[in-house]
Amino acid sequence: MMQSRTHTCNELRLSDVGASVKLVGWMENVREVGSSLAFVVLRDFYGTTQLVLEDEALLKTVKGLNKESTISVTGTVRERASKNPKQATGDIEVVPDGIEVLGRCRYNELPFEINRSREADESARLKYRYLDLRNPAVKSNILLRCRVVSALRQAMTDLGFLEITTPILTVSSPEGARDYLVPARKHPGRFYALPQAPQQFKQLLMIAGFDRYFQIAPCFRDEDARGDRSPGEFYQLDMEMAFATQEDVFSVCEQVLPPVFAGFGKYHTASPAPFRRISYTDALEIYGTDKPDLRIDLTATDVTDAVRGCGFAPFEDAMVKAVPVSGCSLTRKQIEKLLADVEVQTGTKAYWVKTDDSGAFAGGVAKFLQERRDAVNGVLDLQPGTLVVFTAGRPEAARKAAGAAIKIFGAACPGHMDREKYEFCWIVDFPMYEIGEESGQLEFCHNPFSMPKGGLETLLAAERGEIDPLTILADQYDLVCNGVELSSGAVRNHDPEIMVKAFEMVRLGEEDVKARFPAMYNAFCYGAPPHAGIAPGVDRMVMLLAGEDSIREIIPFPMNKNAQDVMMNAPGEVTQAQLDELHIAVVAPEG
RNA sequence: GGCCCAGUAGUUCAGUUGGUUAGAACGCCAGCCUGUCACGCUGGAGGUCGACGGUUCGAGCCCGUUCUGGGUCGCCA
Repeated sequence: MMQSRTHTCNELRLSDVGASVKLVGWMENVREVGSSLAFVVLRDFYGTTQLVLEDEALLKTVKGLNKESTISVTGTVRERASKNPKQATGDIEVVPDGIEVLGRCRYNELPFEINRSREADESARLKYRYLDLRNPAVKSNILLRCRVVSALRQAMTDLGFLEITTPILTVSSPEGARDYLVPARKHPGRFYALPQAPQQFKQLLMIAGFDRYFQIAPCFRDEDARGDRSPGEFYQLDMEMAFATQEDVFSVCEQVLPPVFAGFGKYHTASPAPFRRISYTDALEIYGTDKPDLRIDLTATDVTDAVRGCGFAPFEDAMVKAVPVSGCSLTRKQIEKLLADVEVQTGTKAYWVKTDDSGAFAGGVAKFLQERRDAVNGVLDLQPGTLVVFTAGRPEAARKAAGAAIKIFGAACPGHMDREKYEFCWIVDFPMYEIGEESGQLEFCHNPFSMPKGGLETLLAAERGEIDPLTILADQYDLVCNGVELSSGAVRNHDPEIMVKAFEMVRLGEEDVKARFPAMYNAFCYGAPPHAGIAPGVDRMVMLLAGEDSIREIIPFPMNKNAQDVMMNAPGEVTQAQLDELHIAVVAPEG
């Protein structure tokens, strides 16, 4: 019978010299030095320990094994003749008296070298993810994820939140992203759907009287992937609070997140509570985006009036935004390159001038703006040696390009970005409605569950034509960190009358609300508490903490961009019998 | 679905204007090496240059189509 190991591969120290031990792990490397001496690196989850082989028979055993085989070793701890300060166990080595092969690695060549797997082709890494994860550098992100999730759970529990699981098989929601559907065997032609978020369930929990709910909730959305968005499934720290306001939700996040970010993040500094609050409108005007990176100190200013009639064609009949970059030492060539990046990212051209020692404009579009110097300076108060980046076009385009310029020049110009920290902010006061691009008519801007600011009165005023519906704000907020949107949240609309009215604004009515959200609507009619919540993305938080650019680096078993699991071969084919049972007829795709 | 980039040895890559037998590093195999730790030294094996078609006397290289992967936009209440 196999005895348990006595130590892990990261445990033995000088004080253990002389001890009889048993270690288990993977044979990471074998270094033969001469015909009768070899060093073996034994690796387990915890670390590595060196074995030294001087015995003819054991040497033969090891030489007959491929690397990455698992072995069990009994032996004696010995002080090393030549120590390795780079290794935690580098002062000692184990002299084995017995080696048992536990799991032979059948291949002498692996798809990639374990310790360099991060350099390997991603498809190979995903197909052999269990080998990729043996790499401590890959494994460490998963470990980080475990610790972060554990800390979040603890913090939420400490604040009196109950973790309650909600159904994975539920009903398709008519709003939002594309659903994953699951055919219902007992109900031909009907489908379950995987939840895009536990939104309705958590609101129903509030109505049921669970005061504070949270869940590390799996969410499923059938939308295309991005670098920071895994296809198919992801996790949210979903939370909801009854009899609560926006301030209560902010307070919880401001208590829970900074310690986790400072404690587990690559950067050890997180902005303390309270986080800065920026209105949606201000964010777009000042930062050119609704997810500003506050580590960058650059801002955009409207100079439309100051440059009007300057004779530069792209500035005519356009909104013009200016982003001053003080103390800028970039060369003309570097500036042009970064401006090209702005255009690539946004499709909008950007322009520049620089102020020389006398404060005069030089370079770029200076000749058009020289006469507008006083007007521009009146708005911007430019110091000598300042680069000014201009973007122009329709308001959305000019703002968006200015936002791109802020990020690009902020990252490129030393002194304008302090990378080594986590800067949180709240984006507040989102509009409730917008004019849909396709429909050309009033639509919900984000989600229909948010409470409009001012409640029923505001909606009635809009209905009477006293206010523009586009000016109605929602009690809705985003949490942003370092330019990454971590979450949306809202004070929910818990009043069936207001909900019906809100839907009437977009040409829907009571019947539509009842049809789309029957459980919610019914529940609201039985005495609902005002409630509010938020759901920060766990994957994105871990990504920020790990300093990774790809979300796949912090997911144990990620799918590829095309929503395939190349290791498990999902999505896979099923048998005709399975399809028959589910009442599904597969029609061959056209062509 | 649009656009951009990539695809050459097990892995990561180089490959000049289209021109002899497609190279390097790591890994692998064999031999040597008694204190290595990214061990070292010597030698060796290993290639449908993603696929198909075209241009050409001749294609890894040029052209077309296509497949695969990554990025990005659309999309993500």
